[in-house]
Amino acid sequence: MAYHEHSAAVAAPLRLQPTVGVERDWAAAARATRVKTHRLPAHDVIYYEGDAADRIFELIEGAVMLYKLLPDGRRQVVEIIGPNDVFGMLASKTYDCNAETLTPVVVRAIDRREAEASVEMQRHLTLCLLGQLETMHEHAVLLGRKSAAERVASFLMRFVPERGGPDCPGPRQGTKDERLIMLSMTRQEIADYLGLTIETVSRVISDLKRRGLIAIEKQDRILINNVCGICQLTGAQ
Amino acid sequence: MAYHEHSAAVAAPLRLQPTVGVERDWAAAARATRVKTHRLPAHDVIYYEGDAADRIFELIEGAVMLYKLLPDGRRQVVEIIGPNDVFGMLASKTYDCNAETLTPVVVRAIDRREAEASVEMQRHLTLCLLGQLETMHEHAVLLGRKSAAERVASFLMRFVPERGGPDCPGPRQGTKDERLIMLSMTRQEIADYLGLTIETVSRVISDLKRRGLIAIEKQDRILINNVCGICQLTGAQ
DNA sequence: CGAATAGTTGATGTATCTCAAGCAGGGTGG
DNA sequence: CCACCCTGCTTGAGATACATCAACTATTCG
Repeated sequence: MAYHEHSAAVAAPLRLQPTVGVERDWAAAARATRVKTHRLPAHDVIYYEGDAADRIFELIEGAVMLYKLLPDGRRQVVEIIGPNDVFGMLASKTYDCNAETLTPVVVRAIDRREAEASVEMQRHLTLCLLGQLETMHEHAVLLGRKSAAERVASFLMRFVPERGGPDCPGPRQGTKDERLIMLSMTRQEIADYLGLTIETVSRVISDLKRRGLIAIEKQDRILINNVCGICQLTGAQ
Repeated sequence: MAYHEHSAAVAAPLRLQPTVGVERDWAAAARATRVKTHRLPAHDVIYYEGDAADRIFELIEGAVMLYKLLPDGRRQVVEIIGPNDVFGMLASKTYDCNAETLTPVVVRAIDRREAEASVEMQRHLTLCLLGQLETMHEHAVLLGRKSAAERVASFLMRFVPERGGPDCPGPRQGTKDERLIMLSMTRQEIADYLGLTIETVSRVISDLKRRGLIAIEKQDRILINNVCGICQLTGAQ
Protein backbone atom coordinates (compact mmCIF):
# COMPACT_ATOMS: atom_id res chain seq x y z
CA MET A 1 0.00 0.00 0.00
CA ALA A 2 1.97 2.96 -1.27
CA TYR A 3 0.94 6.45 -0.31
CA HIS A 4 -2.09 7.40 1.74
CA GLU A 5 -4.52 8.38 -0.93
CA HIS A 6 -6.83 10.09 1.52
CA SER A 7 -4.07 12.46 2.50
CA ALA A 8 -2.12 12.78 -0.72
CA ALA A 9 -5.30 14.64 -1.43
CA VAL A 10 -5.13 17.67 -3.62
CA ALA A 11 -2.40 17.42 -6.21
CA ALA A 12 -1.40 21.05 -6.13
CA PRO A 13 -0.77 22.81 -9.44
CA LEU A 14 2.83 22.34 -10.53
CA ARG A 15 4.50 25.55 -9.46
CA LEU A 16 8.19 25.60 -10.24
CA GLN A 17 10.06 28.13 -8.22
CA PRO A 18 13.11 29.93 -9.60
CA THR A 19 16.25 27.82 -9.29
CA VAL A 20 19.98 28.33 -9.69
CA GLY A 21 23.06 26.46 -10.90
CA VAL A 22 22.71 22.76 -11.65
CA GLU A 23 19.22 23.08 -10.21
CA ARG A 24 18.15 24.80 -13.39
CA ASP A 25 18.88 21.76 -15.55
CA TRP A 26 17.14 19.55 -13.06
CA ALA A 27 14.06 21.68 -13.04
CA ALA A 28 13.99 21.63 -16.83
CA ALA A 29 14.35 17.87 -16.85
CA ALA A 30 11.63 17.54 -14.23
CA ARG A 31 9.28 19.62 -16.31
CA ALA A 32 9.83 17.34 -19.26
CA THR A 33 8.97 14.12 -17.42
CA ARG A 34 5.97 12.82 -15.55
CA VAL A 35 6.13 14.82 -12.36
CA LYS A 36 3.43 15.49 -9.85
CA THR A 37 3.61 17.96 -7.01
CA HIS A 38 1.77 17.09 -3.80
CA ARG A 39 0.94 18.91 -0.61
CA LEU A 40 0.75 16.75 2.49
CA PRO A 41 -0.10 17.58 6.11
CA ALA A 42 2.24 16.89 9.05
CA HIS A 43 2.60 13.29 10.30
CA ASP A 44 1.46 11.76 7.08
CA VAL A 45 2.93 8.56 5.67
CA ILE A 46 4.43 8.92 2.19
CA TYR A 47 5.40 5.27 1.81
CA TYR A 48 6.05 2.18 3.86
CA GLU A 49 9.11 -0.02 3.96
CA GLY A 50 8.52 -2.84 1.49
CA ASP A 51 6.27 -0.86 -0.86
CA ALA A 52 7.20 -1.08 -4.53
CA ALA A 53 9.70 1.75 -5.08
CA ASP A 54 8.27 3.02 -8.34
CA ARG A 55 8.55 6.71 -7.55
CA ILE A 56 11.22 8.93 -6.17
CA PHE A 57 10.51 12.17 -4.35
CA GLU A 58 12.04 15.58 -4.19
CA LEU A 59 11.17 17.62 -1.17
CA ILE A 60 10.33 21.20 -2.06
CA GLU A 61 9.21 22.48 1.31
CA GLY A 62 9.01 21.11 4.86
CA ALA A 63 10.67 18.11 6.49
CA VAL A 64 10.35 14.35 6.15
CA MET A 65 11.79 11.56 8.28
CA LEU A 66 12.86 8.13 7.10
CA TYR A 67 12.71 5.43 9.73
CA LYS A 68 13.02 1.69 10.15
CA LEU A 69 11.28 -0.57 12.63
CA LEU A 70 12.52 -3.75 14.26
CA PRO A 71 9.99 -6.57 14.60
CA ASP A 72 9.60 -5.86 18.33
CA GLY A 73 8.69 -2.23 17.70
CA ARG A 74 11.99 -0.49 18.32
CA ARG A 75 12.31 2.39 15.90
CA GLN A 76 15.28 4.20 14.41
CA VAL A 77 14.89 7.41 12.45
CA VAL A 78 17.68 7.03 9.89
CA GLU A 79 17.44 10.30 8.00
CA ILE A 80 15.81 13.66 8.23
CA ILE A 81 15.12 15.09 4.80
CA GLY A 82 15.01 18.81 4.14
CA PRO A 83 14.13 21.01 1.16
CA ASN A 84 15.93 20.19 -2.13
CA ASP A 85 16.77 16.71 -0.90
CA VAL A 86 15.67 13.64 -2.78
CA PHE A 87 14.44 10.45 -1.12
CA GLY A 88 12.94 7.12 -2.11
CA MET A 89 15.71 6.19 -4.54
CA LEU A 90 16.76 2.58 -4.18
CA ALA A 91 18.93 0.03 -5.94
CA SER A 92 16.31 -2.57 -5.06
CA LYS A 93 12.66 -2.85 -6.04
CA THR A 94 11.11 -1.83 -2.72
CA TYR A 95 11.59 1.01 -0.26
CA ASP A 96 13.98 0.20 2.57
CA CYS A 97 12.44 2.65 5.06
CA ASN A 98 9.18 4.25 6.04
CA ALA A 99 8.82 7.89 5.01
CA GLU A 100 6.66 10.22 7.05
CA THR A 101 6.20 13.96 7.02
CA LEU A 102 7.30 15.92 10.08
CA THR A 103 5.68 19.17 8.94
CA PRO A 104 3.25 20.06 6.18
CA VAL A 105 5.27 19.48 3.02
CA VAL A 106 5.36 20.04 -0.68
CA VAL A 107 6.93 17.12 -2.54
CA ARG A 108 7.47 16.35 -6.17
CA ALA A 109 6.92 12.70 -7.14
CA ILE A 110 8.85 11.47 -10.15
CA ASP A 111 8.37 8.22 -11.99
CA ARG A 112 11.39 6.07 -11.31
CA ARG A 113 11.84 4.89 -14.88
CA GLU A 114 11.88 8.44 -16.17
CA ALA A 115 14.31 9.60 -13.53
CA GLU A 116 16.63 6.76 -14.47
CA ALA A 117 16.40 7.67 -18.14
CA SER A 118 17.36 11.32 -17.72
CA VAL A 119 21.06 12.08 -17.54
CA GLU A 120 20.49 15.48 -15.96
CA MET A 121 18.33 13.94 -13.28
CA GLN A 122 20.93 11.26 -12.61
CA ARG A 123 23.51 13.94 -12.03
CA HIS A 124 21.26 15.75 -9.60
CA LEU A 125 20.36 12.55 -7.77
CA THR A 126 23.99 11.53 -7.43
CA LEU A 127 24.83 14.87 -5.88
CA CYS A 128 22.01 14.45 -3.37
CA LEU A 129 23.11 10.92 -2.55
CA LEU A 130 26.67 12.05 -1.89
CA GLY A 131 25.44 14.61 0.61
CA GLN A 132 23.21 12.08 2.30
CA LEU A 133 25.98 9.51 2.57
CA GLU A 134 28.23 12.09 4.19
CA THR A 135 25.46 12.97 6.63
CA MET A 136 25.00 9.29 7.43
CA HIS A 137 28.69 8.95 8.20
CA GLU A 138 28.43 11.82 10.63
CA HIS A 139 25.33 10.28 12.14
CA ALA A 140 27.04 6.91 12.57
CA VAL A 141 29.67 8.66 14.70
CA LEU A 142 26.90 10.20 16.77
CA LEU A 143 25.08 6.90 17.27
CA GLY A 144 28.17 4.81 17.83
CA ARG A 145 30.38 7.05 19.90
CA LYS A 146 28.69 10.08 21.38
CA SER A 147 27.15 10.55 24.83
CA ALA A 148 23.51 11.57 25.28
CA ALA A 149 24.48 15.21 25.89
CA GLU A 150 26.74 15.25 22.83
CA ARG A 151 23.96 13.77 20.71
CA VAL A 152 21.42 16.37 21.74
CA ALA A 153 23.93 19.19 21.28
CA SER A 154 24.81 17.86 17.82
CA PHE A 155 21.12 17.65 17.01
CA LEU A 156 20.59 21.28 17.97
CA MET A 157 23.55 22.33 15.84
CA ARG A 158 21.87 20.74 12.79
CA PHE A 159 19.57 23.75 12.84
CA VAL A 160 22.46 26.20 12.64
CA PRO A 161 24.20 24.83 9.54
CA GLU A 162 26.48 27.83 9.00
CA ARG A 163 28.10 27.22 12.39
CA GLY A 164 30.20 24.35 13.67
CA GLY A 165 31.63 23.40 10.29
CA PRO A 166 35.33 23.63 9.39
CA ASP A 167 34.71 27.15 8.08
CA CYS A 168 32.67 28.35 11.06
CA PRO A 169 32.73 32.15 11.17
CA GLY A 170 32.34 32.14 14.97
CA PRO A 171 29.95 34.39 16.84
CA ARG A 172 29.39 37.79 15.32
CA GLN A 173 31.13 40.44 17.37
CA GLY A 174 28.90 42.74 19.35
CA THR A 175 25.82 40.57 18.94
CA LYS A 176 24.45 37.99 21.29
CA ASP A 177 25.37 34.56 19.96
CA GLU A 178 21.79 33.34 19.96
CA ARG A 179 19.45 31.64 17.54
CA LEU A 180 15.82 30.59 17.56
CA ILE A 181 15.15 27.17 16.06
CA MET A 182 12.06 25.09 15.27
CA LEU A 183 12.60 21.42 15.92
CA SER A 184 9.30 20.32 14.35
CA MET A 185 9.81 16.92 15.94
CA THR A 186 8.32 15.42 19.08
CA ARG A 187 10.61 14.25 21.86
CA GLN A 188 9.89 10.69 20.78
CA GLU A 189 10.98 11.40 17.22
CA ILE A 190 14.13 13.12 18.45
CA ALA A 191 14.86 10.17 20.73
CA ASP A 192 14.39 7.70 17.89
CA TYR A 193 16.69 9.77 15.72
CA LEU A 194 19.42 10.01 18.36
CA GLY A 195 19.19 6.41 19.57
CA LEU A 196 18.03 7.48 23.04
CA THR A 197 14.83 7.31 25.09
CA ILE A 198 12.36 10.12 25.36
CA GLU A 199 13.23 10.57 29.04
CA THR A 200 16.94 10.95 28.36
CA VAL A 201 16.30 13.55 25.66
CA SER A 202 14.02 15.43 28.04
CA ARG A 203 16.58 15.34 30.84
CA VAL A 204 19.39 16.63 28.63
CA ILE A 205 17.21 19.46 27.34
CA SER A 206 16.17 20.36 30.89
CA ASP A 207 19.80 20.38 31.89
CA LEU A 208 20.78 22.70 29.03
CA LYS A 209 17.95 24.98 30.08
CA ARG A 210 19.06 24.92 33.73
CA ARG A 211 22.57 25.87 32.62
CA GLY A 212 21.17 28.80 30.66
CA LEU A 213 22.43 27.56 27.30
CA ILE A 214 18.94 27.35 25.84
CA ALA A 215 15.41 28.52 26.60
CA ILE A 216 12.28 26.58 25.66
CA GLU A 217 9.86 28.96 23.99
CA LYS A 218 7.20 26.46 23.11
CA GLN A 219 8.16 22.78 23.38
CA ASP A 220 9.59 22.57 19.85
CA ARG A 221 10.67 26.20 19.56
CA ILE A 222 14.03 26.51 21.24
CA LEU A 223 16.12 29.60 21.71
CA ILE A 224 19.82 28.80 21.75
CA ASN A 225 21.31 31.51 23.94
CA ASN A 226 24.87 30.54 23.21
CA VAL A 227 25.52 28.79 19.93
CA CYS A 228 29.23 28.44 20.63
CA GLY A 229 28.49 26.89 23.99
CA ILE A 230 26.20 24.26 22.48
CA CYS A 231 28.71 23.63 19.72
CA GLN A 232 31.39 22.84 22.27
CA LEU A 233 29.18 20.17 23.78
CA THR A 234 28.86 18.23 20.52
CA GLY A 235 32.09 16.30 21.04
CA ALA A 236 33.21 17.25 17.54
CA GLN A 237 34.98 20.46 18.59
CA MET B 1 48.99 14.20 2.24
CA ALA B 2 46.99 11.84 0.09
CA TYR B 3 48.03 8.22 -0.25
CA HIS B 4 51.08 6.67 1.34
CA GLU B 5 53.49 6.71 -1.52
CA HIS B 6 55.83 4.25 0.16
CA SER B 7 53.07 1.65 0.19
CA ALA B 8 51.08 2.54 -2.88
CA ALA B 9 54.18 1.00 -4.30
CA VAL B 10 53.98 -1.05 -7.46
CA ALA B 11 51.18 0.10 -9.73
CA ALA B 12 50.19 -3.34 -10.94
CA PRO B 13 49.44 -3.80 -14.64
CA LEU B 14 45.82 -2.94 -15.37
CA ARG B 15 44.12 -6.33 -15.51
CA LEU B 16 40.41 -6.01 -16.24
CA GLN B 17 38.51 -9.09 -15.25
CA PRO B 18 35.43 -10.23 -17.16
CA THR B 19 32.37 -8.27 -16.13
CA VAL B 20 28.63 -8.52 -16.68
CA GLY B 21 25.62 -6.25 -17.22
CA VAL B 22 26.12 -2.57 -16.50
CA GLU B 23 29.59 -3.47 -15.29
CA ARG B 24 30.67 -3.93 -18.87
CA ASP B 25 30.00 -0.30 -19.76
CA TRP B 26 31.75 0.83 -16.65
CA ALA B 27 34.82 -1.20 -17.43
CA ALA B 28 34.92 0.25 -20.91
CA ALA B 29 34.59 3.75 -19.54
CA ALA B 30 37.30 3.06 -16.99
CA ARG B 31 39.64 1.88 -19.71
CA ALA B 32 39.10 5.10 -21.62
CA THR B 33 39.98 7.40 -18.71
CA ARG B 34 43.01 7.91 -16.52
CA VAL B 35 42.84 4.86 -14.29
CA LYS B 36 45.55 3.31 -12.19
CA THR B 37 45.38 -0.03 -10.43
CA HIS B 38 47.24 -0.37 -7.15
CA ARG B 39 48.07 -3.22 -4.83
CA LEU B 40 48.28 -2.34 -1.16
CA PRO B 41 49.14 -4.43 1.91
CA ALA B 42 46.80 -4.85 4.90
CA HIS B 43 46.47 -1.95 7.37
CA ASP B 44 47.59 0.67 4.92
CA VAL B 45 46.12 4.15 4.76
CA ILE B 46 44.61 5.06 1.39
CA TYR B 47 43.64 8.59 2.36
CA TYR B 48 42.99 10.76 5.38
CA GLU B 49 39.94 12.78 6.28
CA GLY B 50 40.51 16.31 4.99
CA ASP B 51 42.76 15.31 2.09
CA ALA B 52 41.82 16.83 -1.26
CA ALA B 53 39.32 14.40 -2.77
CA ASP B 54 40.75 14.39 -6.28
CA ARG B 55 40.45 10.66 -6.89
CA ILE B 56 37.78 8.08 -6.37
CA PHE B 57 38.50 4.41 -5.85
CA GLU B 58 36.96 1.17 -6.94
CA LEU B 59 37.84 -1.81 -4.83
CA ILE B 60 38.67 -4.82 -6.98
CA GLU B 61 39.80 -7.23 -4.31
CA GLY B 62 40.01 -7.27 -0.51
CA ALA B 63 38.36 -5.06 2.11
CA VAL B 64 38.69 -1.43 3.15
CA MET B 65 37.27 0.41 6.15
CA LEU B 66 36.20 4.02 6.27
CA TYR B 67 36.36 5.61 9.71
CA LYS B 68 36.05 8.94 11.44
CA LEU B 69 37.81 10.16 14.57
CA LEU B 70 36.59 12.55 17.22
CA PRO B 71 39.12 15.06 18.55
CA ASP B 72 39.53 13.05 21.78
CA GLY B 73 40.42 9.89 19.87
CA ARG B 74 37.11 8.05 19.83
CA ARG B 75 36.80 6.22 16.54
CA GLN B 76 33.81 5.07 14.52
CA VAL B 77 34.20 2.79 11.54
CA VAL B 78 31.40 4.05 9.32
CA GLU B 79 31.62 1.67 6.37
CA ILE B 80 33.25 -1.54 5.36
CA ILE B 81 33.92 -1.63 1.64
CA GLY B 82 34.03 -4.87 -0.31
CA PRO B 83 34.90 -5.82 -3.91
CA ASN B 84 33.07 -3.88 -6.66
CA ASP B 85 32.24 -1.08 -4.26
CA VAL B 86 33.34 2.47 -4.90
CA PHE B 87 34.59 4.84 -2.21
CA GLY B 88 36.06 8.31 -1.93
CA MET B 89 33.28 10.07 -3.85
CA LEU B 90 32.24 13.31 -2.22
CA ALA B 91 30.10 16.31 -2.92
CA SER B 92 32.72 18.43 -1.16
CA LYS B 93 36.36 19.04 -1.99
CA THR B 94 37.91 16.88 0.73
CA TYR B 95 37.45 13.34 1.99
CA ASP B 96 35.06 13.07 4.92
CA CYS B 97 36.61 9.88 6.35
CA ASN B 98 39.86 8.04 6.66
CA ALA B 99 40.22 5.01 4.40
CA GLU B 100 42.39 2.10 5.48
CA THR B 101 42.84 -1.38 4.08
CA LEU B 102 41.76 -4.32 6.24
CA THR B 103 43.36 -6.92 3.99
CA PRO B 104 45.77 -6.77 1.09
CA VAL B 105 43.74 -5.09 -1.63
CA VAL B 106 43.65 -4.25 -5.31
CA VAL B 107 42.08 -0.84 -5.97
CA ARG B 108 41.53 1.19 -9.07
CA ALA B 109 42.06 4.93 -8.64
CA ILE B 110 40.14 7.18 -11.01
CA ASP B 111 40.62 10.87 -11.56
CA ARG B 112 37.60 12.61 -10.12
CA ARG B 113 37.13 15.03 -13.02
CA GLU B 114 37.09 12.20 -15.51
CA ALA B 115 34.67 10.16 -13.47
CA GLU B 116 32.36 13.14 -13.29
CA ALA B 117 32.56 13.65 -17.04
CA SER B 118 31.59 10.11 -17.98
CA VAL B 119 27.88 9.35 -18.07
CA GLU B 120 28.45 5.61 -17.83
CA MET B 121 30.62 6.04 -14.80
CA GLN B 122 28.05 8.29 -13.17
CA ARG B 123 25.45 5.57 -13.59
CA HIS B 124 27.72 3.01 -12.01
CA LEU B 125 28.63 5.29 -9.14
CA THR B 126 25.00 6.13 -8.43
CA LEU B 127 24.16 2.45 -8.21
CA CYS B 128 26.99 1.92 -5.72
CA LEU B 129 25.91 4.91 -3.68
CA LEU B 130 22.36 3.62 -3.44
CA GLY B 131 23.57 0.33 -2.06
CA GLN B 132 25.83 2.08 0.42
CA LEU B 133 23.06 4.37 1.63
CA GLU B 134 20.82 1.37 2.21
CA THR B 135 23.60 -0.32 4.16
CA MET B 136 24.06 2.83 6.23
CA HIS B 137 20.36 2.86 7.09
CA GLU B 138 20.63 -0.69 8.33
CA HIS B 139 23.74 0.21 10.26
CA ALA B 140 22.05 3.19 11.90
CA VAL B 141 19.42 0.80 13.26
CA LEU B 142 22.19 -1.38 14.62
CA LEU B 143 24.02 1.52 16.26
CA GLY B 144 20.94 3.27 17.57
CA ARG B 145 18.73 0.43 18.70
CA LYS B 146 20.44 -2.94 18.98
CA SER B 147 21.98 -4.61 22.03
CA ALA B 148 25.62 -5.71 22.06
CA ALA B 149 24.65 -9.32 21.33
CA GLU B 150 22.39 -8.26 18.48
CA ARG B 151 25.15 -6.12 17.01
CA VAL B 152 27.69 -8.92 17.03
CA ALA B 153 25.16 -11.40 15.60
CA SER B 154 24.26 -8.90 12.85
CA PHE B 155 27.97 -8.43 12.15
CA LEU B 156 28.50 -12.17 11.76
CA MET B 157 25.51 -12.39 9.40
CA ARG B 158 27.18 -9.82 7.11
CA PHE B 159 29.49 -12.64 6.07
CA VAL B 160 26.58 -14.87 5.01
CA PRO B 161 24.84 -12.47 2.62
CA GLU B 162 22.53 -15.07 1.09
CA ARG B 163 20.95 -15.73 4.47
CA GLY B 164 18.84 -13.51 6.69
CA GLY B 165 17.40 -11.40 3.89
CA PRO B 166 13.71 -11.28 2.97
CA ASP B 167 14.30 -14.11 0.48
CA CYS B 168 16.36 -16.29 2.84
CA PRO B 169 16.28 -19.88 1.58
CA GLY B 170 16.67 -21.21 5.12
CA PRO B 171 19.07 -24.00 6.07
CA ARG B 172 19.58 -26.64 3.43
CA GLN B 173 17.84 -29.86 4.42
CA GLY B 174 20.08 -32.73 5.44
CA THR B 175 23.17 -30.54 5.81
CA LYS B 176 24.56 -28.98 8.92
CA ASP B 177 23.67 -25.27 8.91
CA GLU B 178 27.26 -24.14 9.34
CA ARG B 179 29.59 -21.69 7.68
CA LEU B 180 33.24 -20.73 8.05
CA ILE B 181 33.90 -17.00 7.85
CA MET B 182 36.98 -14.76 7.84
CA LEU B 183 36.49 -11.55 9.75
CA SER B 184 39.79 -9.97 8.67
CA MET B 185 39.27 -7.37 11.38
CA THR B 186 40.77 -7.10 14.84
CA ARG B 187 38.49 -7.00 17.87
CA GLN B 188 39.22 -3.28 18.13
CA GLU B 189 38.11 -2.66 14.55
CA ILE B 190 34.96 -4.71 15.09
CA ALA B 191 34.24 -2.77 18.28
CA ASP B 192 34.72 0.54 16.50
CA TYR B 193 32.40 -0.60 13.74
CA LEU B 194 29.69 -1.77 16.13
CA GLY B 195 29.92 1.15 18.55
CA LEU B 196 31.11 -1.08 21.40
CA THR B 197 34.31 -1.65 23.36
CA ILE B 198 36.77 -4.37 22.60
CA GLU B 199 35.89 -6.10 25.88
CA THR B 200 32.19 -6.22 25.12
CA VAL B 201 32.83 -7.68 21.67
CA SER B 202 35.11 -10.27 23.21
CA ARG B 203 32.56 -11.19 25.86
CA VAL B 204 29.73 -11.62 23.37
CA ILE B 205 31.90 -13.80 21.14
CA SER B 206 32.95 -15.90 24.14
CA ASP B 207 29.32 -16.28 25.10
CA LEU B 208 28.32 -17.43 21.59
CA LYS B 209 31.16 -19.95 21.76
CA ARG B 210 30.06 -21.19 25.18
CA ARG B 211 26.54 -21.69 23.83
CA GLY B 212 27.90 -23.73 20.95
CA LEU B 213 26.66 -21.37 18.24
CA ILE B 214 30.15 -20.65 16.94
CA ALA B 215 33.67 -22.01 17.23
CA ILE B 216 36.81 -19.86 17.03
CA GLU B 217 39.21 -21.49 14.64
CA LYS B 218 41.89 -18.86 14.68
CA GLN B 219 40.90 -15.49 16.22
CA ASP B 220 39.48 -14.04 13.01
CA ARG B 221 38.41 -17.35 11.46
CA ILE B 222 35.04 -18.23 12.94
CA LEU B 223 32.95 -21.29 12.27
CA ILE B 224 29.26 -20.54 12.63
CA ASN B 225 27.75 -23.86 13.70
CA ASN B 226 24.19 -22.69 13.37
CA VAL B 227 23.56 -19.86 10.94
CA CYS B 228 19.84 -19.79 11.72
CA GLY B 229 20.59 -19.57 15.43
CA ILE B 230 22.89 -16.57 14.93
CA CYS B 231 20.37 -14.98 12.59
CA GLN B 232 17.70 -15.16 15.26
CA LEU B 233 19.94 -13.21 17.61
CA THR B 234 20.25 -10.23 15.26
CA GLY B 235 17.02 -8.62 16.46
CA ALA B 236 15.88 -8.25 12.86
CA GLN B 237 14.11 -11.62 12.73
C1' DC C 1 -13.58 23.41 30.54
C1' DG C 2 -12.00 18.89 30.44
C1' DA C 3 -10.09 15.04 28.24
C1' DA C 4 -6.28 13.49 25.68
C1' DT C 5 -1.68 13.81 24.46
C1' DA C 6 3.08 15.17 25.14
C1' DG C 7 6.64 16.26 28.20
C1' DT C 8 9.06 16.30 32.79
C1' DT C 9 11.00 14.48 36.93
C1' DG C 10 12.29 10.98 40.31
C1' DA C 11 13.69 6.32 41.96
C1' DT C 12 15.62 2.23 40.67
C1' DG C 13 17.73 -1.24 37.60
C1' DT C 14 21.02 -2.93 34.30
C1' DA C 15 23.77 -3.25 30.11
C1' DT C 16 27.83 -1.74 28.89
C1' DC C 17 32.09 0.68 30.02
C1' DT C 18 36.33 1.10 32.62
C1' DC C 19 40.21 -0.49 34.86
C1' DA C 20 43.21 -4.20 35.78
C1' DA C 21 45.23 -8.56 35.46
C1' DG C 22 46.19 -12.73 33.11
C1' DC C 23 46.51 -15.61 28.79
C1' DA C 24 47.55 -17.19 23.96
C1' DG C 25 49.65 -17.23 19.63
C1' DG C 26 53.25 -15.86 16.42
C1' DG C 27 57.59 -14.33 15.49
C1' DT C 28 62.55 -13.58 16.77
C1' DG C 29 66.85 -14.45 18.35
C1' DG C 30 69.89 -16.91 21.23
C1' DC D 1 64.48 -25.69 18.81
C1' DC D 2 62.89 -23.49 22.54
C1' DA D 3 62.56 -19.38 25.59
C1' DC D 4 61.11 -14.94 25.36
C1' DC D 5 58.68 -10.95 24.03
C1' DC D 6 55.13 -8.46 21.90
C1' DT D 7 50.68 -7.80 20.61
C1' DG D 8 46.05 -8.93 20.65
C1' DC D 9 42.58 -11.22 23.18
C1' DT D 10 40.08 -12.77 27.28
C1' DT D 11 38.21 -12.51 31.87
C1' DG D 12 36.93 -10.42 36.27
C1' DA D 13 35.41 -6.72 39.50
C1' DG D 14 33.54 -2.46 40.04
C1' DA D 15 31.63 2.01 38.21
C1' DT D 16 28.37 4.56 35.46
C1' DA D 17 25.49 6.30 31.89
C1' DC D 18 21.40 5.45 30.23
C1' DA D 19 17.05 2.73 30.36
C1' DT D 20 12.98 1.52 32.73
C1' DC D 21 9.06 2.18 35.50
C1' DA D 22 6.01 5.28 37.60
C1' DA D 23 3.99 9.45 38.97
C1' DC D 24 3.16 14.01 38.01
C1' DT D 25 2.64 18.43 35.05
C1' DA D 26 1.97 21.12 30.91
C1' DT D 27 -0.06 21.74 26.57
C1' DT D 28 -3.27 21.14 22.96
C1' DC D 29 -7.69 20.79 21.00
C1' DG D 30 -12.32 19.70 20.82
